[in-house]
Amino acid sequence: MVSIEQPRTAPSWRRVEIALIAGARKVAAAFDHRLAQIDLNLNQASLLAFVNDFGESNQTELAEMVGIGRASIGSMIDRLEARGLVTRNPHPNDRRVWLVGITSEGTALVEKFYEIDAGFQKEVRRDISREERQQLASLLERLDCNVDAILSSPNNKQERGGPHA
Amino acid sequence: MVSIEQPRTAPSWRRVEIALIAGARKVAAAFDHRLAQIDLNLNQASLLAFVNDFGESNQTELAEMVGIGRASIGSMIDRLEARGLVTRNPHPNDRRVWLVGITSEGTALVEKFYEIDAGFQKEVRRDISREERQQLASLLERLDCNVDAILSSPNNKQERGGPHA
DNA sequence: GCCAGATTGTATGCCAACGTACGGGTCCGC
DNA sequence: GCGGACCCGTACGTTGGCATACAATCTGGC
Repeated sequence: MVSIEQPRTAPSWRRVEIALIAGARKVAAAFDHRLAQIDLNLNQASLLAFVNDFGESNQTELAEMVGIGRASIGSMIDRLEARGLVTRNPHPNDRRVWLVGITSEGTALVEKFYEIDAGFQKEVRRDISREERQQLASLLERLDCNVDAILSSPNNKQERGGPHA
Repeated sequence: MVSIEQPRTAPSWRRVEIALIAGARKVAAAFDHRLAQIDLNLNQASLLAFVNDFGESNQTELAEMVGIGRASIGSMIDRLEARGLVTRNPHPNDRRVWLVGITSEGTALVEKFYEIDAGFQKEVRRDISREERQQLASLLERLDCNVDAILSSPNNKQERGGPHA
């Protein structure tokens, strides 16, 4: 999909934005591929690592962190809980809230995750310098900003201005 | 090598790879947001544009091109066909194959797609120079190569070198 | 106190992808 | 020709996301 190696697929609309989307999907797929050995996907691993590093959090926080909706995070936590990796503890002052904490098994898995992650990082960064990564990060930041403007604008074709930059 | 920038305190999910994935997902979402006005998503628009530019293609080709499976492309084409945007024509020499072609309505929609796309491009590229986009493309190319190596390697943790060079 | 409004997590239904299995069809070695 | 290997598109069940609607709960104005 990221076409450069595939001359056949180079239509006019295949711009860098599309390559970015396809490339990122592939990075995610590769990550998931490696994570499969600990029966986790990237979102699950991110959640686990977050809870491991920052302690108990409520589900809404976790949903924002992982970047999926509250409903989805709920069923995701269901699965992790069923596997004994996290626990749901009641919030002392707010009976609506579950504080999601990690178990010792969860922590053990996070350790493995870090190992896998380190190897993944090494491989994926081959031939990519630190400087380039920093440039990429900077670019992504601006991209994110522009995209936010688009997402919060009406999808009517003539709308240009949006809220602001 | 140097893990200076990544002490254990910087959790994996804050790395640039993760930002890339999240950023790209958002770009795709924004694209879809804009495309909603013509009731298309990015994959559908890609397919339509491809058929428009390159003429009739069989479904397997289209699946590879869009980057989804053959089963998925089938139901996708079902929907586009039901909307009268594409047609399935029998292959003259191979009765297994459908040649997916575009209708005049489909072509009209592709025109709108190009319009929307141009506007999208303009907005998303704000504050991002052409040079940066080229660097990004180059980086993505190498990333894609590295990722391919990962995807084609076994996911067993001990595998470091990959199959071979 | 107490009711209106906001917020948390859950239930439900929808959607679009996946992987697998399969039937129909083609092609190649014999 | 013919039989088996292979290829194309489809059917099926699963997954994991979404959006919506909802009950329970908290909060703040009065």
